[in-house]
Formats: sequence, structure tokens, C-alpha cells
Amino acid sequence: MARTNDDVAAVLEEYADLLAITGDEDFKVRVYQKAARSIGAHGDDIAGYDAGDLQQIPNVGAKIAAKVAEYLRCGTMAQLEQLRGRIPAGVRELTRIPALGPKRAMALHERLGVDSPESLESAIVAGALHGLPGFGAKTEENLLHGISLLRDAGGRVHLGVAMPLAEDIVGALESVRGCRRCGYAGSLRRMKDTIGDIDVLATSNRPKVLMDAFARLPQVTEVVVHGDKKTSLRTSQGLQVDLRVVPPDAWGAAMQYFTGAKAHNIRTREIAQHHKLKLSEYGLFDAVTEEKIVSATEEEVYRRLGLPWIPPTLREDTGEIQAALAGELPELVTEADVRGDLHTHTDLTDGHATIEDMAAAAAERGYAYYAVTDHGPKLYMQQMTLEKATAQRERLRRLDGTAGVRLLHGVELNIDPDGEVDWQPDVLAGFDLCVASVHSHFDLPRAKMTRRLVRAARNPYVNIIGHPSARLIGRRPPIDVDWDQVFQACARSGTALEINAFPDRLDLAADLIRRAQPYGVRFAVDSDAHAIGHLANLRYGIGTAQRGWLTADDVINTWPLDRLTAFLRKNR
DNA sequence: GCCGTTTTCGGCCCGACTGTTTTCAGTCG
Repeated sequence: MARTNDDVAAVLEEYADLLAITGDEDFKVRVYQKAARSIGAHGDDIAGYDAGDLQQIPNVGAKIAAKVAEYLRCGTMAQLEQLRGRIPAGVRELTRIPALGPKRAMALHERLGVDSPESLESAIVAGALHGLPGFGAKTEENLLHGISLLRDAGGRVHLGVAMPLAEDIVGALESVRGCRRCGYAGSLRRMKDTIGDIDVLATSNRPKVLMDAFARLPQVTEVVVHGDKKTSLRTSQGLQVDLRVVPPDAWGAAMQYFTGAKAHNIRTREIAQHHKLKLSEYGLFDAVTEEKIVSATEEEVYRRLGLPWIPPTLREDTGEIQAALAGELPELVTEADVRGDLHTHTDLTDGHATIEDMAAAAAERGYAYYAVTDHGPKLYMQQMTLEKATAQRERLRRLDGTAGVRLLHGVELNIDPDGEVDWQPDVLAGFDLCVASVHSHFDLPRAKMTRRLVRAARNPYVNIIGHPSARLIGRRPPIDVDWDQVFQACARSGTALEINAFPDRLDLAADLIRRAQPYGVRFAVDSDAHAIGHLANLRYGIGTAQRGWLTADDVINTWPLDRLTAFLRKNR
């Protein structure tokens, strides 16, 4: 969450990796990994913590607390430096090669002096691995392949890439004979903003038929592993897709198992252990008799662990287990709660559809209200003028009410570097709502950037800050802002923060949403649609809102129109 | 190295697949 926590988590992970490489005991490695996760997930910034405070964090004992306190004080830890001295950074890099872990990375380093993926490649080509125990011909081949994969690693993709691919694959598998149920799990079901691989789950009594069909899908470029229960393949985008097939009555247990983040699963399995139970993808079993207790549905599995069903979007081990135990899980906002979209475009500026077509599509989606918010004149290439905006308003008023949708006339203003927007108050007052967004000058220093957003939020006519961090996933980092100041300003002035549902934005991001919510900030989950097809992206925004633990009450476009219009008047 | 609703000692999440093994270690998720 907070920056310091991430730094410390990364340092502890590095320490754990180096311990594993040096062959230290497994449980010790796991303990540092566990502590790293706990600190990474810890709600408060630990920057000012002393060793005593640190020990209050789960899985942080006296020894780790001392090391972290040392790191907070000096910027490093003596013991980490010691390991770094023994193990070149390139050796840790070796473990990023698929199928090469700490043990064999160390063997390569000790026996052959290999200290980077590049030097491993040379060693293999030179035949230096011949005769090295545990490294046969097939392994050499796999390592060379792994190094080339690492070199042009596509990395993670956003939801807009992963979701359609997963839905295509699920659709194809559902039509295979013998397939009972099929669905995606993993980070995709959790609606994480980026996806490293796609996990697909199916039930069948004839797994082999399904596995073979999976391996023959047209998107496949490489079959990585191929078994009866698990098959992994790589697609042309370089994305790995795993298919797991379990017996039909294990659907719930398997879904539970393959949906949660690793940390969430470890927590649930630990809870099972405490109850003298064993939890796996096949079910919840009595640890002693091995007798199966439940497996058919996720609800049963959670219930038997003493927990309510936990929505997939919360399964990150960032407090949801404690909340579930305390009966304090939020009632998350869902797509069904949404009554309208408050940020959309038409072909008057950079949209692709007419105002009539967009409004009809909004009606089709069952919205009660719908805002058209084309760009203001300060985004010069859009050639907007006050005359055009006025003409659009008249056209929209004539359409208003058709098919039962209340049409709102809005605008997406541009926030300039000083926090000023396109028009003066007399013009802004003519709009039903104003979205204001940053579209340029992304590199201002933090203080200036913060002042810019705070000023925009305090503008009595600005109702929503659009895509607040201006990030583009994988292409542009978020702007540097003191978010707490912005959250405070938004809460006080009655300005909502947008959760822009465009899959390469998902902005505000879930961790910042969760930080903003306690300030009393309201949110608008908007599609920012530039075409009819984009309206359906809203689901990604809702997933992000859920990951930020939001309820429908936190989201202004779930409100009835009268409550929304009261909010839009701000305190004017 | 951490932790405790059988434990202050003795445990530590679980299972699948591959490759090099002749029964299993290493890796992955």
C-alpha cells in the first residue's frame, strides 16, 4: 500500500531468495516470504515504526523486526549485504528463467561460475553443462528456450487483453464433449488490473479429451506441460494459459483453490489446519481420516472453515479474512447496482458514434441516466467550441427521455498545469455535470501536481476528477501526487474521483481507492466510452471498485437521480 | 525464524508435472 512497505517487502523477498539460493533451510525462506507479504499488505505506512511496532505485524518476530528496523534506519541490512556479497545479482536473475529455481541456479554458479542468464546461455552453447549431475540434454534445451522467453518476455497484460482471450477459451472448452463446467479463475477472476497468466478450470469425467482439445486451440504456440490433470500452454501473445481439470463434484473446492491470491490460499489452508482439516483443490478433508467433508461449492468450503463466502475480488489477504471472521465484509458494489454512466464521448469530439446511437446503447443497457461529456476547447485537437457544445445540448434535450433514459449534458474539461479548466463559471453553470481530467504535463513535481488536482477539486463546478492518476497500464506511470491531500480536498468539496473503466487505465487504481474511502470520498465508475462497444468495459471498473472494497453507497452513479443531482450541485 | 483452541518445542500449504532419476528432487502455481 504505502511506498515504504513495498520497499521493505521487496528487500525481504530478496533476502528470502538469496537464502534459498545459498541452500538455507526451506522453512526459513518461507518465513521471510511470509513476513514480506504481511508487511506489504499492512495497512499503515511503517516508515516511522520501531522494532516493537514492527513485531505487532503478523509473521514478524524479534529477528525480522530488528532487521527491518535496521533497514528503516540505515537503508539496508548488514546480513542482506553479506549475502549480496556472496551471490552476484545475476544469479538471482537466473531464477527468473522458467523451470530454473534456486537449487540449480546455485549449482550452476558454484560448479561453472555462471552468474547471469547471458553467461548461462554461453555455457550451454559451449557444452560446459555436459556431465553436470541433474542437467541432461532435455534440460539444456529447456533452459535455452527459457532464456529466450525471458529475453522477449511480454510480461503482464491488462484485463482488456486477458478477459476476451479467456472467454474465447472457456467458450471453446465448454463445447467439448464431456465438459461439465468451465470457467476462469486466478487473478482474472479477482479482476486484477494486470494478468500474468490465465487460469482456466473445468470439470469432466473424461479429462484427457478436454486436455487434448485445449492443446489444439488455434491460439496456442507452445505446449509447456501436458498431463491429465493440468496442461499449460503459451499463446501467440506470450501469455501462459493453465487448464486444470477436476472431477465434477470438486468444482467449488477447485474454484476456491485457483481463484485466491497465493497469500489468501495459504491463509485459508492454515485455517483448515487449525480445524484439523486439509484443504486442496479436490475438497476439504478430515486431516486424520482423509474423509471428504465438502467440495461442491465455494460457499460450503468457506462455511466449513467458519467464514462467509468471500468475493473473488477481495481474495488478496489484505484484511478480508479478518473482516470475514469479524462479520465485517463490505457489501460490494456490483454492475447491477449501476444506474448510469457519467463519462462518455460522441463523434462531436473523439468518439466514434453519434449522440443518438450512444444514447440508444445506454437505454439498451437499462440505464436510468446517461451523461455525454465530450472534450472542452482546451484539448485543442478536438476543435470544441462553445457554439458546438450549445448545439449539442439542444440536440440532447430533444432526445432526453427517449427509451426512459434521463440524458445529462456534461463536458470533460482539461485541467491545466495550474489547476484551471477550460471555461469560466458562467459557462460551466450551463452543464449538468463537469468531469475534469489531466491530459498533459504529466511530469510536474509532486507539490505542483498536488496543488493542480486540489485546485480542480475545489472548483465549484467540477464534479468528477477523471482518470485521476492519468496512468496508462504498461505505457505511462501514474502522476506523482500527495494523494492524501487530494482525497481530503475531494471529500470536503464534494468532488467524486473517477474509477475509469477503460482496461488500460483502471484509474483510480484499487489500492488508492481503498486509501481514499476512509476520507469519505465518493467515486464514479465510468466507461469513458468512445464507442458503443466501450460501454461494456464498465465491468472492469466495477471489478476495480470491488478491489477497493467499495459499496454501492460509495459510488454516485448507483444512486437514484435525485440524490445524484443533489450531489452534483456541490455546495454552490 | 515464527507461532500456539492439543504445542514455549516441534511443527511449518498442497499437489502436478518434468527430467533424470531406478524412487525422487526441483520447480511451479
